[in-house]
Amino acid sequence: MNVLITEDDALHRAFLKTAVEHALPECQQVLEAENGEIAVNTVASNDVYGIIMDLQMPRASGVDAAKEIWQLNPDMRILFWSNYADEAYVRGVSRIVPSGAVYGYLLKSASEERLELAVRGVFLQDQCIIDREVRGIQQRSEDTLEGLTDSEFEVLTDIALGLTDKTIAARRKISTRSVQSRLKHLYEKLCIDGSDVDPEFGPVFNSRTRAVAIAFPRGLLNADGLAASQESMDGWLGNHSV
Amino acid sequence: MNVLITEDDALHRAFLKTAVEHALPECQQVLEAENGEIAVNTVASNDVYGIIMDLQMPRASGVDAAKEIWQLNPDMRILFWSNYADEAYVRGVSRIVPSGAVYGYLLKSASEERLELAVRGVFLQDQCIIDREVRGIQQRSEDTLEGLTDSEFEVLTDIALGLTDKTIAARRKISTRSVQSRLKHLYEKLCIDGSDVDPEFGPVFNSRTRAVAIAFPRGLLNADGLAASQESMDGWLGNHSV
DNA sequence: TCTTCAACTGCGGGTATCCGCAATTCAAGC
DNA sequence: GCTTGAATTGCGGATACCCGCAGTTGAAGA
Repeated sequence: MNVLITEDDALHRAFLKTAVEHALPECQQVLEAENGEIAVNTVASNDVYGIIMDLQMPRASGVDAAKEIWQLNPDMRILFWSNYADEAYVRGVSRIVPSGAVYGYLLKSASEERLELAVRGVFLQDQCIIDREVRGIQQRSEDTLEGLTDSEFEVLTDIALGLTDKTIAARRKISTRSVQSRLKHLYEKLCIDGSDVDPEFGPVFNSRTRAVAIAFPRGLLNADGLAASQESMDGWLGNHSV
Repeated sequence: MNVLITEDDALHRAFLKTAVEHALPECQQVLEAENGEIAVNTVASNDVYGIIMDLQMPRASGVDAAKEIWQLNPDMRILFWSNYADEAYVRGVSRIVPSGAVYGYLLKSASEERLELAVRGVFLQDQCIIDREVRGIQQRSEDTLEGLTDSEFEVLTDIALGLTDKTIAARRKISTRSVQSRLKHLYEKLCIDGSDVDPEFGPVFNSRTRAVAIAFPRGLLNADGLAASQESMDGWLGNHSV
């Protein structure tokens, strides 16, 4: 039984290693990878039983790596280990989990005891262990009233990339008016109703950029997610113009 | 000689503590603070000789804390210790360093040897020790051609907060046309010249949001900086409407 | 002192965005 | 089958944004 630790920070890597060795005496070998790319290669060329995966990493992020690994082996046990419970991460993970897969999502602020419990639960007993806080985000994002629809989330990332209405319409294969309609709903859910008005200068906020400004601190968007969207958009642009 | 370590991550805090104890046998006591607020209080009520300060922290960020501390005691030696060399951080730090103050800026990826050298250099020999990579960013941001003017940087944060042209004009006490003029220069430096045109759908990008989309991965903007700008804007909004 | 250059400003117009109103579609639920 | 509700789309207009041109200011340097 070999465990792979994927984490760029050397300190955290060492901490995870001792924690795994302590919690899993059954584990024969602890493999290490310092980014997603190396992790994928390691899994391909070794007998890996389970993975602890950091989500914030330079180069291939944790979500990308997990996606690739699960495509090759949908039964792989993966315990995500993240600094933040950003909705962008939670959505990213939820979207790539194969049905029936065993995984966990723990925050780095969790105690060593909770970590070792999660390691045993996910790796030995096939439990899905989701941090309380993460679970909250997950549920909220599934709520129709408070959370964003997938459509709204989509259009949010599109404007955050700087696309025009027309381009979004072409990319998502809907009309320009529908894009604006989705935007309107997005603005409502983010409480951008134009009521922030200065008596002297009129509306204070530009809805479009304000939406991005609100989405960021709320964790709806983050740098990693945007980089991923940017890539998929570059792909679309290339295919499209040819 | 007491040293204060300000860092939210417990692992890194412990690592810094042993490093300081090893590099500075002269140090009598190592104080610890897990956020900027506590750091300011600690400095106020203890005899602190020098500080190692993380820049990414919840609540009061490292820049805010350093600013407050330097206002009370401009001679305090501060060694900044950061995950990233984002231009937003570098600018933030450069803006608050009192003239003649002794400080350092090291990345977390630096080796333990470099860290201990920096600790001795800054605390014992009053040297300013700036990481090579950070220094590069610093110089580039001072370059008139490649880097952004303070005006351009200002207007960039304003649109990232979602303000309209009129509101920016009012806040910065210039005309609406000047805001647009600054924006035009900003767009040029970020290479947003409207040349990204789809033959079928016209311009691909909305300059305003595209600028923010480009500024983020480049590190010109980041979440911490935006939160700070947001606060100062809230202040302005309050003062203004009264 | 004169020159030079960058920033600020006004004017005008072309385009994009925002939004209310209303018709259509389509799937879910009684 | 009927109703309900959400999503999509068109139309039209009010605003906001982007930008070229040109005149002014102000400060640094010959």
